Amino acid sequence: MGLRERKKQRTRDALIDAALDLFLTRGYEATTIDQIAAEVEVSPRTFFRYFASKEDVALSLTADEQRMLLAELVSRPESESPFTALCQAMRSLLKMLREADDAETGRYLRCQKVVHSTPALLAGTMRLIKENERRLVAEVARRLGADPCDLQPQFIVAVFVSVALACFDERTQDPAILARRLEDLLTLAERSLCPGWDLPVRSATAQPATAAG
Amino acid sequence: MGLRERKKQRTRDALIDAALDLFLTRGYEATTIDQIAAEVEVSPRTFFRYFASKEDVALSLTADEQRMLLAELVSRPESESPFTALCQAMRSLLKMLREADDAETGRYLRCQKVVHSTPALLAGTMRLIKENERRLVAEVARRLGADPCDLQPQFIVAVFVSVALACFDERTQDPAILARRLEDLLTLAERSLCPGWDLPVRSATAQPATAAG
DNA sequence: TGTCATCTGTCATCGACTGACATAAATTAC
DNA sequence: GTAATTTATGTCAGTCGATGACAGATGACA
Repeated sequence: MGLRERKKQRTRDALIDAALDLFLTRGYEATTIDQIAAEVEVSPRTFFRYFASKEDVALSLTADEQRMLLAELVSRPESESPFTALCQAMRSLLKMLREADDAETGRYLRCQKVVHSTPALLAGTMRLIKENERRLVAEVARRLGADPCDLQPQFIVAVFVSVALACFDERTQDPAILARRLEDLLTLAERSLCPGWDLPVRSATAQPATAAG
Repeated sequence: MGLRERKKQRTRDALIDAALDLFLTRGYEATTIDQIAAEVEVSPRTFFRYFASKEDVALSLTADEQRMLLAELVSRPESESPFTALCQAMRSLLKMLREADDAETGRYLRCQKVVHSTPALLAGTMRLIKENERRLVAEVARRLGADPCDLQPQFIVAVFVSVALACFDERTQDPAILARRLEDLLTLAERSLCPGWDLPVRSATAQPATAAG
C-alpha cells in the first residue's frame, strides 16, 4: 500500500476519532464541522471529501457493522435454518467486537454513547439497519428457495431485526452485557416460536400473496 | 373555537398540503421552504413556527398515526392478550384510514409515496416508530403486570412492530391492499408463534422482576 | 526529472434553521 | 366601543451544513 493510501486512512481515522470525541464532550448538534476539521488540521472542505455528511462520520462504524453482519450471514453453512444462521451471524459479530483491540473498542463505545443520546443519529441508525434488512431478506429468501417478495423471508428477518434492535438498549453498551442480553432474548424467542417456523413450507394451500398464477 | 384557532388550523393544513404536493412533483430534497411558504402566502419564518423542520411537515401525519395507535391500544379491553390487543389496535387504525374522507385519504397516499421515495424520510419514520415503541412497551408491561425493562413486553412489541413495518412496503400504499397484507402477515405470525407466548409467565424460576406477591 | 493523476485549500454560494425586534391582528377588560 | 393585553406574523441578520469551481500542492510513475 502506497504512502498516499496510508495518509488517507490516517486522516479518515483521525476525523472519526476527533468527531466522536467532540460529539461526546460538546454534543452532536453543538459540534461544527469546522471544529472537527480544525482538530485534525484539515480544511472543512476536506472533511466532506471523506464523509458525505456530519451524520456519516458518526455512523461510519455502524455502517461497517451492518456490512459485516451480511457477510457473516452469507458465510454461514446452508445446513443452518435461516433464523439460526442470522443468530449465529449476530453472535460472530459480537465475538469480533469483544476480541477487538482497545482503540476499536473505545471507538465503538463512544459511538454507541453518542448515537443513543442523539435522536437524529438514532434515526440514521434505523435507516442503515432498514437498508441492510433488504439484503438480509434476499439472502434468507435464497436459502429458503423462495422469492424475496414472499412474506416468510420478510417475517423471519423482521423477527430477527426486532430482537437485535431490542438488544441495543441505551443502557446496554458494554459488549459483554450486550452478548448476555442477546442470549436472553434469543432464549425467549426460541420459547415463543414454533419448532420449524423458519423452514420452507411446501403445502399447496399457503402463500397466496405472490400472485404468480 | 375562536377565529384565531381556526385560522391557525387552516394555515397548518395548507402548509402540509402544499408541502406534500411539492415534494411529490419536484422531490423532497429539491423543494425549498421558500417554495412551500410562497404557495401558502406566508413568510418562510412562519413555516418554522408551525413545523420544527422540513422533515416535520412531511412526517406530521405519521406522527399522528403513531399517537392514534397508542390510544387504540390503551382503549382495548384488558381481556385481550397483549399481542392480540396490539393487532386489534392496528386493525382499528386501518379501519379509520379506510373510512376517512377523500381529503384525508389523499393526504395519506401522497405522504406514503413521498416517504417511501426519500431515504431521509424513511429514517425519520423509523425514529417516530421507535419512539412510540417505548410507550407501547410500557402499556404492554402494565397489562402483563410486568416491568417495562423485562424482556417479554419488549419482545412482544418488537414482534408486533416488525410485522407492522413489513406491511409498509413501498408497493403497498392503498389502504385496502395494506389491510390484506396485514392479515396475511398476522396469519403467518399466528402459525409461527406458540399458543400463549404473549401471556404472563408464572413459573417460579423465571421473571423475578415483578415482585407483586 | 518531468509528466500525470490525485489530494487539498480557498472562495463563493445555496438552503435549513434561529434569535431579535417591530408590526398587525385577535382576545379580553373596562 | 375603546384601551390594554396577548399572540401571530413579517423582516432582518446571522450561523451552520453542504456543494461546485478553480488553483496549488503532493505523491505515483515512466
